[in-house]
Amino acid sequence: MDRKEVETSSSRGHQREKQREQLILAAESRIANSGVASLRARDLAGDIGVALGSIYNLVADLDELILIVGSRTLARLDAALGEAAAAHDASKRDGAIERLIAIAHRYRAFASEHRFLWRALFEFQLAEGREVPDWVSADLKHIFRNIVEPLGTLMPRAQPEQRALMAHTLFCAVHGVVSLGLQGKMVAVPAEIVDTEVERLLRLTCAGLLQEG
Amino acid sequence: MDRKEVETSSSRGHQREKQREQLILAAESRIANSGVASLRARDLAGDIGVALGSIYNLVADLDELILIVGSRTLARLDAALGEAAAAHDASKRDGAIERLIAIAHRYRAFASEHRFLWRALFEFQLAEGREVPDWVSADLKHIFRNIVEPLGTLMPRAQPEQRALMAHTLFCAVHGVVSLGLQGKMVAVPAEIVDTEVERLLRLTCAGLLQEG
DNA sequence: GCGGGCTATGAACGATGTTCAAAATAAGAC
DNA sequence: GTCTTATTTTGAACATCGTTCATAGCCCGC
Repeated sequence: MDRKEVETSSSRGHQREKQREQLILAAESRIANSGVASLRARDLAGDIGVALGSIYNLVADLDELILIVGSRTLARLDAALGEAAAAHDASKRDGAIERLIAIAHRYRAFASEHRFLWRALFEFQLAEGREVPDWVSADLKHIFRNIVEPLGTLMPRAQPEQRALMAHTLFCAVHGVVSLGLQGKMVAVPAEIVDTEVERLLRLTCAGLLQEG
Repeated sequence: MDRKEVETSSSRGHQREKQREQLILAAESRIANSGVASLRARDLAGDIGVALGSIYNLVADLDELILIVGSRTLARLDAALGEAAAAHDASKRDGAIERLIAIAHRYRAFASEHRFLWRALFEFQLAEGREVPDWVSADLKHIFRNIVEPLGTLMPRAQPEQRALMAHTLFCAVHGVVSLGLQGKMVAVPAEIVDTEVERLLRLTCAGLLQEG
C-alpha cells in the first residue's frame, strides 16, 4: 500500500502489459495470415518467447484473445468506413446515396484486404453461456451512425427508430452480398462484381425510398 | 465376380449402407440439437452401436459426414422454398413481388426452425485444399430458379445473366439480414422484425426495379 | 468344418487447450 | 548483503479430440 509497493506493482504491471500487447499483436498477425481456426497457444508462446503456461497469465484463454483482436479489427473497420463516408455530403440526396455506396464499397474492400481478420469477426462463436462484450455493441452503434445520417436525407418523414432499423437492414444486406460473394461459399464472385452488386442493390433501395416520399 | 460373390457383396454392401444411413441420421440429429461444433466421433459410434474405428469404414472422416448432412439440409430448404414459391403467380407483377417476399419469409422460418442445421451450412469450413462438392452448386442453382422466375416479370428488358446476377444479389442480401439478425451477432433481432426487414428490403428493391421500366 | 479374405475393434498416436505444483525470481526487512 | 516472503514463470501433466492400424473375429464358398 505504501509508495514503494505502488511503484513496484506499477512497474511490474507495465512489464506485464507490454507482454500482453506483444501477445495480442502476435495473435493478430497469426489470425491475419492463417485464419482464426489455426491459432495455437503453443505458437503464440513461441512467438513472444514465453512458456506455454504464461499465456494464461496474460489472458484468460484464447477466446479472450480472439475477442481483443476482434475489437481492434472493428476499430479499423470503423475508421475505414468513416473515411469513406466523409467524402460525400449526406445532406443532399445524391450525396446521401453516394455515401451509402462509398461505405459499402469500402466495406467490401476492407473484407478483401483483411480477409481473415474480417472473417474472424463473424466466424468466431462465443463459448456457450458467454456473452458478447459491451464494446461490440458500442463500436457497431458508432459504425451505424455513418449509415443513419444519409438515411435522414433519404427518409425525411421517418422516425429515428425507422431509420435505425433501415440502417440495420442495409448493413446486413450489404454484408450478406459481400460475405457470400467473397467467401465463395456458393460461387466465388470477383470483387468487382460484388461491388456492382452492392451498388445496384443500394441504388434500387434508395430509389424505392425516394419514391415513397 | 460370379453370381454368389455379387450377391454376397451386395448383401454386405446393403448392411454397410444401412449402417451408413444410421450414421448420417445420428450425425444430423446431433448437429440439429447441439450444433456442428459439438459433433464427436465417439458419440456417433455410441449412437449407432459401433466401435470408434468403424466410423471410418462408413465415411472418410467427419467432414464428409457434415457435407452429407449439409446436402440433406439443402434439399429440405429447396423443398420449403419451392413450396412457398408455388403459392404465388410469378407472371403478374404483384404476384412476382409476393413470391419473392414469401420465399424470403420461408427462408427466415427455415433458419429459425432448423437453426443448427442451417448454420452448419455456412459455419462449416472445408479443410484447406478440399473443394466444394458439385451438388452444392447444383442444389443452389435449383433454389435460384424460384427467384429468377419472378425477376423475369419484374425485369422484362433484362438479359438472363442480369436476372441471374440480381437473383444472386437478392438471395445474399436476404441471407445477410436473416443471418446477422437471428444469430444475434450484433444485436439479437426477433424473428418478426427480421421478417419485416426482408419484406421492406424486397418491396423497396422491386419498386426500384419497376421504376427502371 | 475349414481356410482365406474382409470387417470390426479399441488401443495407441499426435494435436490441442488448460491447469498446477514446483522452481525461479523479485521485493522488502534488517 | 542476506534472509524471508510473495509473486511469477515454467513446462510436465491432464483431458479431449480426430484419426490410424495391427489384431482378432467373422462369414463365405468349398
